[in-house]
Amino acid sequence: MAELRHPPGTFDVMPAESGPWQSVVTTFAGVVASAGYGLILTPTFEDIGVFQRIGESTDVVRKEMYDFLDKGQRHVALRPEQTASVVRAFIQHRPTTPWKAWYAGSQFRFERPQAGRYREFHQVGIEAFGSADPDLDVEVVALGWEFYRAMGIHRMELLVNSLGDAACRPSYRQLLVDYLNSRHDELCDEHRDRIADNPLRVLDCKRPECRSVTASAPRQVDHLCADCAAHFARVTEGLAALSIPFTMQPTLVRGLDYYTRTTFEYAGTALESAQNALGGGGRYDGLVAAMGGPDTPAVGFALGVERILLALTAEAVTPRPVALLDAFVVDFSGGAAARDLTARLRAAGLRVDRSFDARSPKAQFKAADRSGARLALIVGPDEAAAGTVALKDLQNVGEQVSVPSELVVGEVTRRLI
RNA sequence: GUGGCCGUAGCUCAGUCGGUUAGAGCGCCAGGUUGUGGCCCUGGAGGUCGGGGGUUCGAGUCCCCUCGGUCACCCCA
Repeated sequence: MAELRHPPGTFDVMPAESGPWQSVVTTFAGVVASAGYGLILTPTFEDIGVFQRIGESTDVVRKEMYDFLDKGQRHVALRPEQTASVVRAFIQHRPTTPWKAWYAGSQFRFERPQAGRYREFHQVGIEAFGSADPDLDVEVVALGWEFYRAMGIHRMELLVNSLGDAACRPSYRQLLVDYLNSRHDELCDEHRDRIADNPLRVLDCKRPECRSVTASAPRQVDHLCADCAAHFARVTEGLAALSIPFTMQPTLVRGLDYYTRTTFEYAGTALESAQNALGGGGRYDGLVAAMGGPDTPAVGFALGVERILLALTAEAVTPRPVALLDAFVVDFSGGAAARDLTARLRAAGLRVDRSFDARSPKAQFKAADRSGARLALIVGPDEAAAGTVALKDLQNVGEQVSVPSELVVGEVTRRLI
């Protein structure tokens, strides 16, 4: 049992299963590149202060932070999400706005793992800084929508809400606090004592007790100031104009305290509710300033890679596996000929593998077959003497032809078309 | 943090009432075929039965502890 294994809540993606992972990232990169987003890489860990700005009353900060003291006694944390890191980078480097960035990478939250939820998980996302234009909210939401469509996910609904801003949130918040206090005894244990702490969070509690209370709670959308109302109207108008269906969800507050105005979530309808959040995001006009930067509006989203893969499975959308190899070289003369031929073919841009250890012909052909290569290229004493390479089609029956050695690259290329 | 379920070969699993040398299928390797894959046949390698302790003449099987996995609750990705 002293066997080494990955830590709890983490996993390996072996080459045989990594195809869908690759397609998530390449598809996402293509979609966001079409709108001018550039790739950003930030550290996997940051000073814990970076993430504490997410909000002291959020679960992410209160109980899910994967933090520790390093050898220099610095209190650091593995990033639980990437928006805070991107904001920190924005403030540190002060790029000119509008500024658009996308990312892909690991996130960490220290909690008990279960289906679709891990201690190390993966997200792709975008962040756009420097504009409060509601059309930018629409662009961001639309890019996520387009990405899911490109992945082949259709059983999904888009939930949207507006949380207001500094002008209208406080008065609404008080309204909500008063309401919740009036029905204090009916709430679930966890939220009964947190009304003053973070009343909005009560809205997305899934427990029946809280649900029956929040069903008739005052809604932020009914108490928006004129600016927020106009902003939200323009967002919904834009989504309609782009033919993106959405559902108004007045209780959608999401787990992070920094959101203002627009919030949204892509919910997979083919998945269990415990892990149906495929992705989500919103506007966070106050976060940059709160973290010490210039007053800068921003909006973005993060999409969960594991959830995307779950949804693909649930919808039975299996991305077609791609062949890893064009050709497999079989050598009956010891290996030197295979060494030289694979090098030539690879230099010509072909994907080629071979056997090692001078294995038997049967074993080499078996390996060629398992590799999925389209062609087997055979070199041995006979071919060496004649200056040729035998070329065999592994996917159709039988056919084997002899090609002059110097013409092999051209012949292989021709046959792959 | 709390709770349910599960740990036997690389994988999926069987293993009766506690009984002698722990099995199957798939996969892997080799041979059948001195230079030809898939199908077939034959053979082989591969196990601390998660770990420790206990009961017993005897434990994969029963008991205790422990480690790991998995699922759920809250919340999220």
